[in-house]
Amino acid sequence: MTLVRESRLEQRTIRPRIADVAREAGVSKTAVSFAFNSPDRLSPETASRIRVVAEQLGYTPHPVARMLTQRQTLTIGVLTPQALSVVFSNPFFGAFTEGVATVAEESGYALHFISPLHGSLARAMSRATVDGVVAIGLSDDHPEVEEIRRAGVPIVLVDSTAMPDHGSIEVDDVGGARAAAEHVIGLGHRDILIIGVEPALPSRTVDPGGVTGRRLRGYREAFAAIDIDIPDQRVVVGPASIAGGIAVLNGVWEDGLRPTAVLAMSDAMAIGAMRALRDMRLTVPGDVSVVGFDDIDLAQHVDPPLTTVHQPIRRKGEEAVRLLLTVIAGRDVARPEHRRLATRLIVRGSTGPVRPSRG
Amino acid sequence: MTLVRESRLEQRTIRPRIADVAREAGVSKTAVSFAFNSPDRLSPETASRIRVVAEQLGYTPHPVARMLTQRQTLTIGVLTPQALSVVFSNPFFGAFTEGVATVAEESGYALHFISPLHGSLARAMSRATVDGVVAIGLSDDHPEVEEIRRAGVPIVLVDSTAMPDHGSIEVDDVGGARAAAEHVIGLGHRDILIIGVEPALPSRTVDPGGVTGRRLRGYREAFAAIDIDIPDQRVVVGPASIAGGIAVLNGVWEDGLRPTAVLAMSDAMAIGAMRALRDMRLTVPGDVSVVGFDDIDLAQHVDPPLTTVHQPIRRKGEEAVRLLLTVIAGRDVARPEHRRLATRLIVRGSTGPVRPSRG
DNA sequence: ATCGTCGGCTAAACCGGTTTACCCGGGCAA
DNA sequence: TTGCCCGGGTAAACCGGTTTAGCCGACGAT
Repeated sequence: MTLVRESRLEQRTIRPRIADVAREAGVSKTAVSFAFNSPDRLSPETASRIRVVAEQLGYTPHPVARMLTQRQTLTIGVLTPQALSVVFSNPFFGAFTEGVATVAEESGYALHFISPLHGSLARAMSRATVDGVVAIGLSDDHPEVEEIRRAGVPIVLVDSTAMPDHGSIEVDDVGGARAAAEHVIGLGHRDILIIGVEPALPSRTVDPGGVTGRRLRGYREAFAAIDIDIPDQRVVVGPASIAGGIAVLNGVWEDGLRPTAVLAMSDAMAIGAMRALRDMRLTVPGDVSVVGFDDIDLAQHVDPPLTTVHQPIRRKGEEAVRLLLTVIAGRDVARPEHRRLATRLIVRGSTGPVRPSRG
Repeated sequence: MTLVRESRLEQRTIRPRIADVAREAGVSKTAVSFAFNSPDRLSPETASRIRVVAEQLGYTPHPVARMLTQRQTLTIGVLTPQALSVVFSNPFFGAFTEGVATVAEESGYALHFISPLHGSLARAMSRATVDGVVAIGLSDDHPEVEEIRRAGVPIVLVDSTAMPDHGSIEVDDVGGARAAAEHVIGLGHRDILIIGVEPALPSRTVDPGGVTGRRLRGYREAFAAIDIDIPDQRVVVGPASIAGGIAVLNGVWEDGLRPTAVLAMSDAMAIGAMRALRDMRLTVPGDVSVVGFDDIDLAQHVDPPLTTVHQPIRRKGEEAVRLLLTVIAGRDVARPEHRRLATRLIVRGSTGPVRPSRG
């Protein structure tokens, strides 16, 4: 019953295999397997004897071997086109993951994060041992999207370009953005700055079907209604984090732009922008109004509380997993479901009327 | 070359196996394997022909099967005693994960989260297909800790009770807490409230070797130096989130306590406490001073900016993975490393002298 | 002409489980 | 007594790859 193997330098305990338990208990591998998975096929005495031996030996079925035979991993993947080190710096992602985790956990699924491996999402995808994937922010024009779809695992898309043959969850980005823009327009702002979330891959243009594209459309629609065209130079993008917002706003100011209102596509960036403005001794909303997007928990706790477009972040995660689970279960394969959740503007303290002197 | 299988209702493409590619290309399975893993063992023509066939068929080696033979998963686990849906609501965890992800990604490892499965951490652990685990906040007195260790996977502990035979990363909790307490003592506060992070399992007492225990010790040491004993009723715990901080503070106020300073063991809770105070029309630091712990990014952006104990959160994640990778690589098995990183108090705007009227 | 070697490829064993098909002996009904 | 069923167990196939050992023919050296 000695299960230790000596190698050159180290000495690591070898985990016992099912055959070790079988030998020790004087039964077949089958019996051991039965003892764990369908004890009713064994006499109570045999079953318990096997379990005792297994316990003594510290035997646990090898999870990978199980996965192989069962053809399921009880794991769902969360796929992000950006590096995890960047997505986790956005509180939005934390909240989204909370939602994903809630449903995954109650259904007995573990979470596995899939992010570009040495630059390749497809490679990361093919390594991943998951039963299905929730992809967030995956743009249709991502160069590897076809490869990823060919992997053949069920996919649900969140905040991504909709693809007809995959389920998807999104929110009313256009409506939310329009409401935000209409709000600042109503406050008299005409000279604005739009801060967007940069695409996952540099040197790519904004995908009009993606989230950034849709929100941009919403902003533009509102301004178009009062015959104002927002020039491209008033639209800048950066990483979706507080630091990203700070960097973008500072860059814009250095370029000499002096908008009276900032429409950010992410609360994290909006908060960064407010921070940068304060560091320049400008007041919010006195000198500059700021509107965010997302309504992360934090939004109401910053100074001033952030006016923003609310979207049900956690619920997006929850619904995405629920949808994915039905796809995994094999139902609903014929016509994938596409859900769109509502957004709504929440006015707090970061927006105010434009200054008379400048208006 | 038809690879579609009809089942009752659905019709899902079967992923091709290595044998399919072999047959189609007129070679052995071995040759196909070589074409992918050691092409130099094949003639260039054969290798490329095989790859062409594989490409046509959309063949990708089955990741689970690979794991089984290679005996490695290229995945590291992040183990949390709490449900993911709760840990992700603490920005601290996001930052920590950022650090973990940074090093994991650059080393080609994916991330897998391990949290209690139907209440059992050990069960979740035995399901997890990982090469090693970074455990965060795992207390020595956790009922399943022994079972988890017996799983035989390399483990590095972060913010956990130190165990001699596992590597660990921690910070100077005692020193940080002491500095925080000395700071408010210097401002004249004598009547304080300590807000701690509740243990993962309800109905457990505070593990003196755990993070909460160590920080508590630091606070108490500082007060002991001026001969003040902090009664247990001045120490309350709650979930480490903004909501948790709000709930705890409200509860305390309802109980009639009126401390002039609050020492929180987590920034999220400190921020929640400030929020609750503000909702009661109390000012910070005018009426009550608040000190946090962690120095999450957010701490400097709330109103007022939070005085807190800084700890290198991301670095903890990074170092933990680095350490884990050396253990996985098999080096350093003899004497596991224990690293303790420094903390330091950062005074911002949430603390001030005690009010003369109450001092 | 013979032998050794080497490039190119394959058959079979293996990773560690689960599942299918079947065997064996005892009890019960006919 | 025969036949059948059934409880309790096993051998072998299987999941989908990788790896080891070895085969085969060509080519160069002796």
